[in-house]
Amino acid sequence: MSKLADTVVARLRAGIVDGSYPPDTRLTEAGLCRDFGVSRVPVREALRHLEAEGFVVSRPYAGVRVVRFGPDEAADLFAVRTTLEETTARRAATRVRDGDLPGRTEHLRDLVAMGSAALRDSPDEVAALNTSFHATVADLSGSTVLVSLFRQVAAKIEWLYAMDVGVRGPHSWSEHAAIADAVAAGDPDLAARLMGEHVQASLDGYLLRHAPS
Amino acid sequence: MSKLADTVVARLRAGIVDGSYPPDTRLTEAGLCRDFGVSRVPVREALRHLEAEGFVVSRPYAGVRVVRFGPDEAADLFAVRTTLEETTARRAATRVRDGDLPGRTEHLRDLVAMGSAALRDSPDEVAALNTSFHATVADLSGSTVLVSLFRQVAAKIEWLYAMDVGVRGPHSWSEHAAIADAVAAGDPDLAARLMGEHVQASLDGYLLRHAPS
DNA sequence: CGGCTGGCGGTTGTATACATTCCGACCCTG
DNA sequence: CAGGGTCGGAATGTATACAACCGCCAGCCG
Repeated sequence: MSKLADTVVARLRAGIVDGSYPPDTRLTEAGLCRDFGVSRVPVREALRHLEAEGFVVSRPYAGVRVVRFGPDEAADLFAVRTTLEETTARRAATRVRDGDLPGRTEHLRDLVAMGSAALRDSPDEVAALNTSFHATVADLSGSTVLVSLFRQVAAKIEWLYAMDVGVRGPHSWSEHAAIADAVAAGDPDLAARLMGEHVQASLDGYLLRHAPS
Repeated sequence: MSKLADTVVARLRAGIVDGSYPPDTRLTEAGLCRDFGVSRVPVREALRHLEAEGFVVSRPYAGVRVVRFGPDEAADLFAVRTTLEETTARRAATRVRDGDLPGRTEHLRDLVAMGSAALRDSPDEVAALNTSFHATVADLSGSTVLVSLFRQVAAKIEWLYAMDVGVRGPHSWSEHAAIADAVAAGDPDLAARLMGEHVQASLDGYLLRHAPS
């Protein structure tokens, strides 16, 4: 929509995701105005946007707080992500099989290569590449609705990962490679199954780290 | 979030859905201020919210327009809705099977009864009851993420139906009854399959009406 | 000691002013 | 007459100021 409000959304979301604004933080409009050097109108619009995305909650006349994000919400999020991404992978592979996609699967393989390389060279870029990989699959599905729903889930997944420190098992990119192959080969069932297992593995890893019970 | 902006969101969305603001309508902030008797700030926040929901698009400095909504978008929407609702039905039935839900399936059967009755008595309430039925299944799934994603899709589905005049085949509520039975019986696979077929039938009906090709 | 009331901080709603950008009409030229 | 460029109005984006309202908390009174 507007220029400034969008940058405030991006910066504030980044601040929430990277921990500058931890969960339960009370966000005052005046404080954010100081933080970002803008006036209240863009801040208000940004807060409303982030509320729609589920990063903050706002009780009328009682301020805006960063939401808590515990294992329960994480499990819920991963469960939804599983069905969502199985669908993106299945539809992407279907479109490849039907020839609806001219050589657009190249990009996917490039991302896998870059991700594998980044595992050694620049570990801090791995998370972004991971996001790009999944976003690309969603894009290949050709469904704008799917893309927009996925974006919302992905933003929170990113948050989840940012709260952990040195996660992301290295095996992750071999799974990505297998998914890319299945999509490029136009095998919907295989792509969906691999994607489902991949997401499930991520969830298992997360729960393993955060389930002392 | 805020009181006033929320009412503006609700009223404006209702206006879009019921056709008071047809697709491609240019929405000027000043005009909406007059229409609703509020100042520009709540209007701006409402427009931003509706943009996030996908009801309007906004090019910077070029105004806000109600989005077009054709058969392509409808097919896309229904496809996503299918996977989403298969998941809600499956999870709801799973929770029933595992005993996580004390007698909350009563409500579902009540809705089916009310819907069947409304088919004869008050046809204009059928759409709302249909929405309630699907929202209740989503609620029974126990996933807040799923509920929030479903809400977004449901709002647009409602819009779709509002643009048609006398649709909704009467068989719809017998399908609802079957779904309610499957959920209440705790049969995840059956519930998911029935829900998928139900949504597919809706899509087929829609395409039949809007596909002259 | 407990309930109530007052003030205060903060949010929300509104109004106004100004900068920026876009759209469309008009005019000029070939 | 056709095409393109330019200018002006209009709408958006932003900032600031101010009034009204709510929730929290401390202090007071019973």
